[in-house]
Amino acid sequence: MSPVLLFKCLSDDTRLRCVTLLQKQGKLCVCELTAALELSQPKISRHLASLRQCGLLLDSREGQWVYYRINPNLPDWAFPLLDNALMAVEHSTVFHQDLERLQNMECRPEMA
Amino acid sequence: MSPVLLFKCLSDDTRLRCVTLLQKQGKLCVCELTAALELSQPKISRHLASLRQCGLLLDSREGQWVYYRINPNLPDWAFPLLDNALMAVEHSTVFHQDLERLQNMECRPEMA
DNA sequence: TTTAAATATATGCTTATGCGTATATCAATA
DNA sequence: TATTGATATACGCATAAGCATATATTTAAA
Repeated sequence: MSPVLLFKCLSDDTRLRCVTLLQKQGKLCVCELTAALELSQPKISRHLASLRQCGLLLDSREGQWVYYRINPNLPDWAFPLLDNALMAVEHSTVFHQDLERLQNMECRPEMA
Repeated sequence: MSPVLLFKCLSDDTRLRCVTLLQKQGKLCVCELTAALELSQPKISRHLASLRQCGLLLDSREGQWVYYRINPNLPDWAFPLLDNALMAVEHSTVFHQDLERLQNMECRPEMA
């Protein structure tokens, strides 16, 4: 992970929404992100895969579900940047709506 | 300026180097950036134009020279992000080399 | 072992991005 | 006003990015 690569990761709407939601919620599976963002499953999955390949996210399977989270082993300079990214979007309508759809999601898989 | 747009601005090597150098130096003209980054003038100029069109940079002509600086009227959330972007690159070899070439530049236009 | 839900990937396509080269514009000066 | 240095833009091109749709894979449960 390099600074410019991190910025690339955050330079797309879908990816920024995923990353900031994960930053806020700690850990989410693909179907939760799909429901929260109201986007197609392949679209979400592809972006998550690219974020994982960059090293920004880690995934872990739990039964049928694959959970994604922010890689805790990023270089030190990355965390303040991710914090700033969250703060930058935290008061936006889109972010609130994403959070709300997540909380209102039916059949949401319960966390461990 | 939106968060995702700012990340797009920083998601290219040339642009990140320009922005962080400007963050560090306050104000630089095109020929200074061209010398510091050792890249072609049209390449630098095109990236600066795109950063200006995004609202991230402001330009001002002083005689033959056009100076660029970071727009001081960005939204509040942008400044901590730019600060951390600078901190993320500040200890890199590339950044040091850019600064050094800038300082060793011959016929450098003196600032006002 | 068939089915269904969750996730990942492949394909074909369109658009965006970045580049080098050439050229245009602008300002200062001879 | 011709010329020179600084900067901007136009053009053609190659590649990357993002998307929708279809399909494959994996897991759990019937």
